[in-house]
Amino acid sequence: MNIGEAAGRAGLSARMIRHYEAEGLLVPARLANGYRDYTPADVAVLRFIRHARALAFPLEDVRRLLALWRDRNRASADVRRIALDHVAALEAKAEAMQAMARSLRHLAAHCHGDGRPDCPILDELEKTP
Amino acid sequence: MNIGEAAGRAGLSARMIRHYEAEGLLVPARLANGYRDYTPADVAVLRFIRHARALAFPLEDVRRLLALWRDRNRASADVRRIALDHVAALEAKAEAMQAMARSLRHLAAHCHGDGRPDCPILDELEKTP
DNA sequence: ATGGGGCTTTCCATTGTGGGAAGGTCAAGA
DNA sequence: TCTTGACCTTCCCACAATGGAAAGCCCCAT
Repeated sequence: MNIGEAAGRAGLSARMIRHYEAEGLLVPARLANGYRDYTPADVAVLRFIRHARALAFPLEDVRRLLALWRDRNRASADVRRIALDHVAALEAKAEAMQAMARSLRHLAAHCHGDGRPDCPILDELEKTP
Repeated sequence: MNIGEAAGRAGLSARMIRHYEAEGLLVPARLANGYRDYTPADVAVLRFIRHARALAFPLEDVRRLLALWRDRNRASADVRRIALDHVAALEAKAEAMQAMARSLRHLAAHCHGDGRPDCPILDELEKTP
């Protein structure tokens, strides 16, 4: 099947499928006319990529997960380590963002929020240190 | 003062100061030899930018906050709106990331994590829908 | 056989930061 | 005075992941 149909079945854009190919994740066969030719197994790989990206695995992680997926003798410990490292990264970023949100919410709570120019948020941003 | 000293005082890299200038946030005076020339007031602006970036305000927001900061007659409501919109964006992203982390942690909890190939994480990623 | 739509590739943009090259400038020391 | 080293300048490239657009080939239906 061509890239349009594969995209439809996998739930990805043709654009991104080409990008993943450029990144070496899935290189499909080519027809005589140069068109990419996807098998149902290829579509399964594309779906795997989509699911992994939906969990925000970076493409580098997706590459490693795909390798493990294709390896029937993989150790589940390897998969688990990749996943838990990613979880730790996600939680660290989320916590950092929530800390920023808390600070700002605190500042905003003390801001009149009316027509007066007085504003603790700007006061904080202009602090000397 | 030249860009190196301004960078040291503001806690930014000379590189980023040039970038902020290219983005139109702060355009310093120039000496006859072409060197940028920063005043103490410029350094205060740079610090403002650094504080705003530390709270992850996008440069576009920083631009608007700077405009309000410079405007002695600003309404604090304007500042507050920018801040609270940003807080909402931060919290939405943080929540999305934590939801992903929760899913993955749940899957990992059911993964043996030993030498066996069996792995619910990969099972989830290969699901058909 | 012609038109429209899908396919191909290649380049550019995003956001914020950093690396590096190639060249000008300045200050200090021999 | 000349050299040396540290600074400054601009311009290009990289990252990650996605989208957009151009220019040209291919195929099917009319």
